[in-house]
Amino acid sequence: MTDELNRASAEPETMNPEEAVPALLSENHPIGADDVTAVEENTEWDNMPGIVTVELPPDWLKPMEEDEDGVDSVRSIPKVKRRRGRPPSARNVRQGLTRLDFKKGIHMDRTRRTKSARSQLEITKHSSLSSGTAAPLPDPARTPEVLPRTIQSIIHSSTSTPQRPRLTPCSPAGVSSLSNTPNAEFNSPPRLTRVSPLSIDTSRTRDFIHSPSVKVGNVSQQIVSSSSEPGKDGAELPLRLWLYPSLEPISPTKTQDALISDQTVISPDFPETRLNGTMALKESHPMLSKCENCGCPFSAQKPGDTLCFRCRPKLEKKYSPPNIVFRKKPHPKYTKIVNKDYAPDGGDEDDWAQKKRNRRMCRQCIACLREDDCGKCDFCMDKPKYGGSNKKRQKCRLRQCKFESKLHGQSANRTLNPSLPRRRNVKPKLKRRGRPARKRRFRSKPWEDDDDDDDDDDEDEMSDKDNDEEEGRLYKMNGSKARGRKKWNYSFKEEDDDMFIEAVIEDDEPSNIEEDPDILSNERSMMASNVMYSNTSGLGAQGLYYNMPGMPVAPHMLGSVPLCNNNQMPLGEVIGSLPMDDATQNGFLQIEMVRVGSPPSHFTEEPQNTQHHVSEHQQEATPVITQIFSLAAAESDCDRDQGLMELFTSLGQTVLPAHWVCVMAKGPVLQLLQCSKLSTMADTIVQIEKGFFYQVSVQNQPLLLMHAIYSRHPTCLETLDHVVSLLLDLEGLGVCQGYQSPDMGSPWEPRMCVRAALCDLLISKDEEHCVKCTQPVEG
DNA sequence: GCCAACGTTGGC
DNA sequence: GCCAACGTTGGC
Ligand SMILES: [Zn+2]
Ligand SMILES: [Zn+2]
Repeated sequence: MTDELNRASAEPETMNPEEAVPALLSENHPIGADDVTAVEENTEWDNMPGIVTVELPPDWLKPMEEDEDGVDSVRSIPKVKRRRGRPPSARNVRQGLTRLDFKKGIHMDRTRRTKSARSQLEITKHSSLSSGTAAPLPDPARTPEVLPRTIQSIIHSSTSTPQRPRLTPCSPAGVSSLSNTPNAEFNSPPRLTRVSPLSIDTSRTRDFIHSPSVKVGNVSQQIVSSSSEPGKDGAELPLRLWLYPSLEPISPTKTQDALISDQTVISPDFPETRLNGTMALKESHPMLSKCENCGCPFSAQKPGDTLCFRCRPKLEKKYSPPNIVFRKKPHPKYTKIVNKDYAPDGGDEDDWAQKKRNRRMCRQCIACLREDDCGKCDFCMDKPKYGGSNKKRQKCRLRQCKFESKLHGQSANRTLNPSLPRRRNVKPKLKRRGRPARKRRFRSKPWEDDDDDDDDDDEDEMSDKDNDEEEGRLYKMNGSKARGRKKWNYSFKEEDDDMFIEAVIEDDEPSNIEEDPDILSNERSMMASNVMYSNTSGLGAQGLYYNMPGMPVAPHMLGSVPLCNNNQMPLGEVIGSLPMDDATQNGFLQIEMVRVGSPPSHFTEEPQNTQHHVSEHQQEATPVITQIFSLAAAESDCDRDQGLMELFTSLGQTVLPAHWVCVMAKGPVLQLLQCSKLSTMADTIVQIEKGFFYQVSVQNQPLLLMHAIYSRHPTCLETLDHVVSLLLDLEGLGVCQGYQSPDMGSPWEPRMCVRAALCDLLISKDEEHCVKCTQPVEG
């Protein structure tokens, strides 16, 4: 220990990036022209975390426990400056931080060689390192093709890169020819198509719901994972999905299928790109080079590295399609997509050596930047310096890279967590090598929390009872695309109180998701959680959360979650949503996914309320998907409207009438949705467009302009009051139920209700039909 | 397939 | 030679 401390004090180097930069400047090697160039180019990225320029990095980049010039904070446990061992040395780290051009994904430095590299150098030349003669610096101009696009270019580009598949918004029409595209509905003059079955669409026929679905953007950032080891990867690597504001009007009458189909997800790229500088993902999202393939951050090891470790070898062999995994987690910090395939490519050995050493460290995340062992985790306790027996020989849990560590998803030994029940105080157990006899199965569950910072994992604590619980119902809903290539797999795991969902897109062959709008369609949605997990962690904005206040609830408990009026928690079903302030700040809107009705297992249950539509019971089982929307970088310029945005912002800061939610969608269009199924306005949308002109639609049917409600309100909803007033007015109305179609289809088909062509749609709550539908004139 | 145990090796 | 910790092995 003394030895340790001495060594520590004797080594001024540190991984602390803040120290690294000055150290760099003070070193002998001159800053070459390329360096200058790099710095200049980087200056415009000053606000971006992870971008390291000559200036000091932002505070958040510092390790949590700051060690200033070797003055360690007082800790109760042995503390040693960490720059030894397997991971890249402090020098490497420093250089990695300072010499890496994150913007371009290239190393700007004279690469410090590993031992093998050194030996190579010694064989050949030898002094290039020590002499300060830098290895040839990459000339950015010479390697444009390998440079990742800049963040901004990504932001402002709606096009896809050839290298990186991007999803484009799914058109509902593309999904189902039977469905109207809401856009068309909203943007075109009202079509008098009302003499039509209310539930004529196949989708509606089966899954008619009153609950709004939220259309999500496209996935553009996803970590492509190999499907070769789907089981093994567990949940190691982060899924990075950022959701965009919907580019489609949100239909309140979307079916479950449509819900899924609408879940095109866009990544606005790194959230850090938000111009306001607010870091949503401070600790979790290093701003490294961005993998051209999967988009995940990684540390380029050499100039020209545009692919992360996981993607590079694979890509060289064959393009690997995305494997997207959505996971609901008990305490979601983020979900992950895994691409685990990673093997020596047999190429540059030096390169491989570096990869091998660095592969478990991104060197940018909070864990990698952390210098101190926590001294409390199982791995720490295993260390001899903490009195352990050195059996595990792993890095402190808190220092396991958030992105690269293999150990994420593995159980943390919670022996030391006093909060856990039935904790054995005894440190295990001298046994023979290998896994002890104790039965442990829990860990392998994909819905398990894999965040190692979270000591609430249940698994080690699983008793027999727990295991029994674990054997709760497992619901699976698998769907295959017609093409059979991609499919969603939904898994429902019901454990006692909790139900989790896992949704997976599997894709077995190279393809661009955006080329397949069906990819997200045709599958029934699913999901439910009896427990709301609140997650407002810093990683919150990164993950894709499905938050569902599910449960077999009484109808009055049907959930809806106000998005913008967050402070109004309907029926205690708040979930993990960011406080509106945060959401606004972060540029993220988080809408929860709300399962309205009973869990999937109850799809066939009797309708609770038979006096409604035939498909009423299906409504009960219908989830309402809500999602996280990034407001940042989402809209192109043409989709921005200052006035609308201001209104949107103010709406977000206002308590709207119960269960109304506002969403900004492409157009731009500000949409107000009633999320509560219980509301008579459940299927009503108010769309406010540029100029604050608005339109009210019910079940995708625009109100006729002659509708009385238009006369009661200003032509333009320019202010908050106008909007609220309209919503309150709407809440006093009901939806015309239409009239029963005289001609029935097949006996097994639901009854069809139709509306008159000039149906008022919205009528007094006291009435069941509007005048036109009461005395329909069949045409 | 998981994961405790431990061989191994880069970095110092 | 020591330390840190990564990758592998083999019991379960
Ligand atoms: Zn620890
Ligand atoms: Zn990391």
